[in-house]
Amino acid sequence: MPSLVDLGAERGGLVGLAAAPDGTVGVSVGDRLLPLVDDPIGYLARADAELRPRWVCWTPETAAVLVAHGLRLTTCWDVAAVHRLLFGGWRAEPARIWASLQGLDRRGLPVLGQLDLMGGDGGGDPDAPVRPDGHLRPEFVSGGWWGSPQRAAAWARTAVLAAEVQQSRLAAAKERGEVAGDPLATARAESTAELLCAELAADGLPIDRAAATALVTSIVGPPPSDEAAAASARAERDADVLRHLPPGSGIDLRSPNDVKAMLRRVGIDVPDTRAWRLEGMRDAHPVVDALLRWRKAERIATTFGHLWLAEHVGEDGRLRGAWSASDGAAGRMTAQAGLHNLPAELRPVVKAEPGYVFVRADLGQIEPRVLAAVSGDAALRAATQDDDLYLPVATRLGVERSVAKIAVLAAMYGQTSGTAGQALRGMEAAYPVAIQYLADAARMGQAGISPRTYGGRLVRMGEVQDGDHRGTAAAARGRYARNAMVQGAAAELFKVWAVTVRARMGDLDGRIVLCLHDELLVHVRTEHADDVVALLDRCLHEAAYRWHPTSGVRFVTDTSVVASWADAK
DNA sequence: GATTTCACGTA
DNA sequence: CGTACGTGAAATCC
Repeated sequence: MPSLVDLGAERGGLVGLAAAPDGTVGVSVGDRLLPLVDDPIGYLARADAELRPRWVCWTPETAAVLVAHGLRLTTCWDVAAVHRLLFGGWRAEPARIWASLQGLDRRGLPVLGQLDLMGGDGGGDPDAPVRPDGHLRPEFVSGGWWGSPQRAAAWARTAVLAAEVQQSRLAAAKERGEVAGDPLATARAESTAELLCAELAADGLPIDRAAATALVTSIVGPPPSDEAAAASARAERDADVLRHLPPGSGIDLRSPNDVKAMLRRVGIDVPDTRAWRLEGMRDAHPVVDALLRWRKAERIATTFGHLWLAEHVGEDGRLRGAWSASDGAAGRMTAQAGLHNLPAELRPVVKAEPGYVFVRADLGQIEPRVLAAVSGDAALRAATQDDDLYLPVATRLGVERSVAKIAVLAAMYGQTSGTAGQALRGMEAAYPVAIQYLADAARMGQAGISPRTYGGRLVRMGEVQDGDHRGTAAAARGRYARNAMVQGAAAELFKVWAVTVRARMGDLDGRIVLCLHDELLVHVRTEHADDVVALLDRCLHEAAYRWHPTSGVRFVTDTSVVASWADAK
């Protein structure tokens, strides 16, 4: 079989790649198609090590397939991930991507099984991924290339064609001045973050299964043997609340309406029964305290209980869920199976395996530091030189640190109520460039114009829901845009950090097992812990430079080596 | 049966 | 002090 170099591939150059769960693999270099029939995984592994091309894939599915076969590629260009960057939003199916890149009418989007005038499939060569009308052939979109390495290679070729259009679109956005940063660099980092996501999903988060079962049992009882046992355990928990009420009141604690009516009967009138609203009313009636305790246990029982453990924690003690490198809004990573909203009380059961530790690092005060970078505010940049950014801000504003913190956050998030107004005016005087940056974003949002983050992600203003009764839809869009410019840029920097750590891990053999917006958790053999601590810091500096070479902003990490996730901080 | 609302955990 | 996400159960819509 010819090597990629024989086909004309260059180091770091685009090489198309399609890999199906059934093992079908095809690659493409320029117009050359290469079906891989004999040990395709071995071929890809050698090519990745020797040439390190930028593998171009339609979707993260490709990476998932390869990881399942034990292959972890170095870098990629994920067409779906870049599509989200370019166009915003979440939907990124190949047919839709292709249509938007080729300027095709979306109403003509191919649908599998749809008949048309050409007699079923749009006509033309059924082995070609592109129909005569320019749209992708629906059979290819839905996996029609599986089983045929030849068709896989042709499919890979279309991914490269899409990637090339994406590159010119990103470059054009930069030239038009729509993007302050380097959108091509963002696209590469966002793509490689998808590789990391595939690995996170495969590796899972180490859990002490026995400790987890014991903890859940202490809160909701042992795993029920049948539905009757589950019902009686539920009734037992309910009884702790109901005993504070007249017998036979027939309250369903799981029904907010019932609970609201019940509270009114004991003299507590509330618009809703949310915990923060009831928090201060624990003394009003003993049922309030009982209800709030019940809610906490109920959360464990329903969402993080025995069922959850059985469903998401494997025999090997790994908690696994699907990961996405970007949500549909500002572009933060998302995770399922509760990985991103694990209650703090469950963190003690997140434990490193014997002979291993966690190196846990989070970015300190990431959002104001990112604001300093993307806005270019010299005074705020100066404040980032301090370990605690809020101290110099407090000095400059002439207020307490706590007030300074509220003022900074209020400015970034578009506070509409509260008492930070005075300090906010101080912010305008002290950090005019940063405040102007935020005001510009808010104004665009209010006007319904979609802004781009520093790295180039389009933040779509179409689908912002009306922020309840606190203001108009325009005000809600303003807050959304203001927040997304900071949150989104922070997500971009975070992902550059994460993929840099992944790339530089080398022989230390550590694995990133959790990404939590500003926090990385690395599982590594104990003897390499100190090296990983140093690596995380080194990679942050490298990432900050790659992300924004001239910002002059100082970023800081809080890093610790721990046996359990709960031991950190 | 599908969608929306409420509630609550994380950042 | 705002935004976003995932989740489960009830309420509501069709």
